[in-house]
Amino acid sequence: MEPASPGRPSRAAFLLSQLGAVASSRFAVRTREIGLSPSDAGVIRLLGREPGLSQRSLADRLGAVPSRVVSLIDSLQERGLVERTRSNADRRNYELHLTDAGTAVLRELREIAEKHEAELLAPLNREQIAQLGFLLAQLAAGHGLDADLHRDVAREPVVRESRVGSRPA
Amino acid sequence: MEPASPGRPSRAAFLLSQLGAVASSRFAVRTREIGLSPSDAGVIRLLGREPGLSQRSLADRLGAVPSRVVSLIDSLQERGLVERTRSNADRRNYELHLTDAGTAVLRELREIAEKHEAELLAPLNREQIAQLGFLLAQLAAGHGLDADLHRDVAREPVVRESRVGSRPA
DNA sequence: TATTGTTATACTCTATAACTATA
DNA sequence: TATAGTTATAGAGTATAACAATA
Repeated sequence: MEPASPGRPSRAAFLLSQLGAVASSRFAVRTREIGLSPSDAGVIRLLGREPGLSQRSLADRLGAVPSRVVSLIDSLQERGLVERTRSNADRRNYELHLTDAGTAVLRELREIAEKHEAELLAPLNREQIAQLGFLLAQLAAGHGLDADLHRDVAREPVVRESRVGSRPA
Repeated sequence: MEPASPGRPSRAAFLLSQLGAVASSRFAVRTREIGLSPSDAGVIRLLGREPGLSQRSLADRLGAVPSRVVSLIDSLQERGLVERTRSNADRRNYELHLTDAGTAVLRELREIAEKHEAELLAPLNREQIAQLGFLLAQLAAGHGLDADLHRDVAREPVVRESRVGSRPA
């Protein structure tokens, strides 16, 4: 119980990190049960909302690099969940769409999200949930997070952790 | 703005995931500035609190595997922040301690944590911060997270994501 | 025989850079 | 020349398994 740090701040930041990790990993467990990685799930949600997206713009929304999107879509296409069709307007582009199977998976995903939400917030009562939702939305807004954007966060400057020099002092 | 899902739940779970990721990555940026990976920081905090820990028990607290701890400690030792001494009681064990330099880094780490906390919670006023702290602590307790444990969460059953079978339907 | 720490190896994830085809 | 998508490659991070020393 660390004797020092008497007047230390609320530790809310650490709790946020930890709970966020728990939330993410539990959601990952659930999506894995229907054969989807968290990235797969993000792509499917995005394509459900914005059908016809190109790989390039999908990459932008995901905060991913185009080559990453190739393998993501390859995999979803192999599984029959997403289809690529060349754009007639600009034949360099694909237009990405959910197949019927993909749409069905999106529905499953929504059910999963609801269960996930309920499980995670189970320790709180209704009023507390509303409070928490408000406070988190406040924080998200304050930090420029679009509350409805499913971008992969955790993607700041990305300084590539060069295991920066020793610091013997 | 997704027209569907009218009566959907609070989305607090998603916000939690996103904000947690933001919190973690911002903290990582700060520790990287003093040459530490997030894991390094965790080890140093733990050794500050429980000097003399063995690699095995450190691994347990970190939720990491012993071989992982080897390279972690190797690196910190090379940088002069941690030292290994053989235990006299049981010569299979090491006793891990922070060096003076390591202790200095721990102090820096605490300053960083305070700045981090302040930056992250800046969008909220004092009362809201207290509220949030309470609600998060409530959640953490409800999910069996020791609020003072810095274990690497994100480590559930770990089903090893065998890219489980295609699901063409 | 069981346990601590170590090494060697392999696997996952994801980014970078060079390339093709369209524009 | 610039952009969409692709491929090949490489790197970081971390786990698994076999191993040596000690108990």
